[in-house]
Amino acid sequence: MTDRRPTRRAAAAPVLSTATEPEADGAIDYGLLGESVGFLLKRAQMAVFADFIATFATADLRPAQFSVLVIVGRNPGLKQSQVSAALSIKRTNFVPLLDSLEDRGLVKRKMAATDRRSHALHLTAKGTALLKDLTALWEQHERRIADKLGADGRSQLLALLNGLDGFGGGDGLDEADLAELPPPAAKPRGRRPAKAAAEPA
Amino acid sequence: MTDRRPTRRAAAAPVLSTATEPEADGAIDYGLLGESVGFLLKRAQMAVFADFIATFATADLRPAQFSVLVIVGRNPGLKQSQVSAALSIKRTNFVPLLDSLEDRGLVKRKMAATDRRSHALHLTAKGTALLKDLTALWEQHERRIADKLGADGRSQLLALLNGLDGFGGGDGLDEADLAELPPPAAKPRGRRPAKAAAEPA
DNA sequence: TATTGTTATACTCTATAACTATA
DNA sequence: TATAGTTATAGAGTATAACAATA
Repeated sequence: MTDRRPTRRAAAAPVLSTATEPEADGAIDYGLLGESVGFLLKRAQMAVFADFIATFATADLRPAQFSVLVIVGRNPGLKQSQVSAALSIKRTNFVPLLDSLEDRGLVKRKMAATDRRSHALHLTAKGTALLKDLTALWEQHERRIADKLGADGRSQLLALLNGLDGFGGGDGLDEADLAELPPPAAKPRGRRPAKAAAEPA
Repeated sequence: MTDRRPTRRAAAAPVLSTATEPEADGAIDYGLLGESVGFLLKRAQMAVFADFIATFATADLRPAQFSVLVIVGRNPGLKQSQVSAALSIKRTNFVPLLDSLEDRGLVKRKMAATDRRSHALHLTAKGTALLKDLTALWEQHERRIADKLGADGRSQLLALLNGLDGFGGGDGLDEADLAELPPPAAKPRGRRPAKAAAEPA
């Protein structure tokens, strides 16, 4: 049966609807939570991370580790503090994270010639090779999301999430590190057209 | 305005674009991360939670605590395990969370007559009164999001996030508790605000 | 034997203070 | 004096195992 649906609601068409009637059937009424961006973001993030972790389990890599490999791979020579700031990871928490990657021979800390305090980060040959394989895993993972939302839905979601960038301010960044950090917006990179099939109904 | 990013969607509209060229300017290249749903979900969730926490700081209430008040307020008499399952919180971690609310006199554990093992949860008068005030705070918070995304953008985001419900499977639920938990989808209450007031200029 | 709430515990993530070596 | 990396530590959030009371 499952015939929930209190269709008759006022026609005010508010930006944020609030009041509703409690559930009649046995189902739990989520009330406001069903329209709470934060609540649904949290749920979605947990679900997507669960799939990511399962997908990357064969490589024994966590999301944060993967993000470091991507940033370092694309921006060789960056300082630790730059990478950690780009990922909104406090430099103090970034140390053991980087250690795990360096211990596995994927990333190398190199002494910067100009400033002997800082460490320039580079992928090792092993790290570069692994990242290539990881990219294939990443594509599987993202495609599963596209299968759930539709390719258009996924694109819309990416755009909307980017639109929330910088919201709230609480970025968890370090004091001085909030220099000029560009948002991770996907630029209109064209080349390399992956085939556009697999559109769910 | 919110007019950043040229809308050029490639004609091919690949499901997943992958390869790109490295950045030329000094900006950090996020590569895959800019198209990673999980990465952007995490960022957005952190930003939105930061605003939520700041908004609810006057009430000294965390998001999880608020979610419990909403569920209990809308579904009085539910067992602890039902509420915790509805929120994807393990019943073992739910105990101290509930304690914090009961200690503040917002929620009451009542002995269930039929099953003396379980506790039926109800809001106190104080809890009911507070929840009403909290709803006003919640509206401020959500409206700030609507100001950032546009009312339509926020609605689209809610729909897309609901579409990811159940993805990944890893819900963190307890074994037996994954009975029939309906998704927190917002029912068709007020008609779609095809475009209401408060649209960001 | 299974379930409800509970305790104890551990592991991950995140946050703050303070140290070192450089600048 | 300020910065980059580091250490130590504390706090949330989340995970499993095991127990008492009840079904």
